[in-house]
Amino acid sequence: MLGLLSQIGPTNGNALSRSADVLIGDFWTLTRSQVYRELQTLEDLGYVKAGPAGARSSRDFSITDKGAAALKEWLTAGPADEVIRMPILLTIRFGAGLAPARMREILTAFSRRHQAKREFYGELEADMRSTRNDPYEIATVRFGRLFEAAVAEWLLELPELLPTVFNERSAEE
Amino acid sequence: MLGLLSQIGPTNGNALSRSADVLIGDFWTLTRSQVYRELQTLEDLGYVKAGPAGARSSRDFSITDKGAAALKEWLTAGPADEVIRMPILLTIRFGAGLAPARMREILTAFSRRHQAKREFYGELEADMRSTRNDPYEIATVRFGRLFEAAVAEWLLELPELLPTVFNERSAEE
DNA sequence: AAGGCCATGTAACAAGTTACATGATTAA
DNA sequence: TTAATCATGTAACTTGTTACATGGCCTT
Repeated sequence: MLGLLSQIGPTNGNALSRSADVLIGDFWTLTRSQVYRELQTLEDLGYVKAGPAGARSSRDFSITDKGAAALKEWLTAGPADEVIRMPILLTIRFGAGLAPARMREILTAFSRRHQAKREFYGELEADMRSTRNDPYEIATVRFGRLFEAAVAEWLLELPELLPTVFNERSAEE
Repeated sequence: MLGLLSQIGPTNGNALSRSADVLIGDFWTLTRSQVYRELQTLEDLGYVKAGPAGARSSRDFSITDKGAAALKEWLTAGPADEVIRMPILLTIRFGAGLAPARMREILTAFSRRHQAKREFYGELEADMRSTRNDPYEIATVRFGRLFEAAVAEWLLELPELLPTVFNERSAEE
């Protein structure tokens, strides 16, 4: 949130939440409620300060010098470990008993969704490379693209590994 | 947890937690405390039942028929969305102001850690393919390997994108 | 200017983490 | 047989999610 505030300037909780979705949502989720709670905490710490209350008691927050210093310190300390949760791998890992047809449906839906994401990232990166040129931003989008490419490759190799699922003969009739 | 219990049989909370680490830890984390709380919930629902209390009031839980049915239903319903949190992408996204030398250190550490993981998955999968042959298990490990390959590729392309970080000239002297 | 819709914020709940307590086991 | 260590469980706290309340804005 400090990073976002430093890049987009004074914003209220709701707008900050939407920015987070757009700018870092693919590798760091944040709900609206969290944003408000955390803004309160950051204000108490003196890392952000709010302007006057506007409509619906909405206030625009901006980062303070102290907040900028804290952000830099946090970044300098280095990243925490990744959190990867792939529920579909649980489906696979424990899904030997599922009807093959159902398993195929699940995998097809998964595949479609990620195919779309992959195209999205591909286009976004191409777009960024031609127009804007913040390489730090491009780097994050590229990670998304490569991640989706890995998912696609995995899906491509699956039928060879799970013939009983993909073999039509074994489908429910 | 129901999936684990159905595969490994009666276990106490601690052992179940360790099994989770080993068997699904790479794509689904679960702390020991969560395991205990959830076992309680599952017991209340009648999805698991406990044997007699042993040492340190430890009890071995096993899955019930009702639990097995609930598991199958859950699996059939299809997987939830993925959760991906890559703190290093925040470091990149907001780290333009970091000292290049520090950024390189961070990336190097990151790279080393993932290189090790990649080798681990590669060996594990090869091992599994030759000895055991639960294809569902192999599929999950393979995902790990492909994910790490994507990370590696990303790292390989980074210097081209962020020359100011990797160019020796711009390092602190 | 009244009704419906959206923007903004809040509160209650659920999931996840950290730190601690305590009873067994092992080794000297 | 005592001290140290480990296994097991619990409690307190933090983070994340869901559902709700309410006030401003737009449309008619």
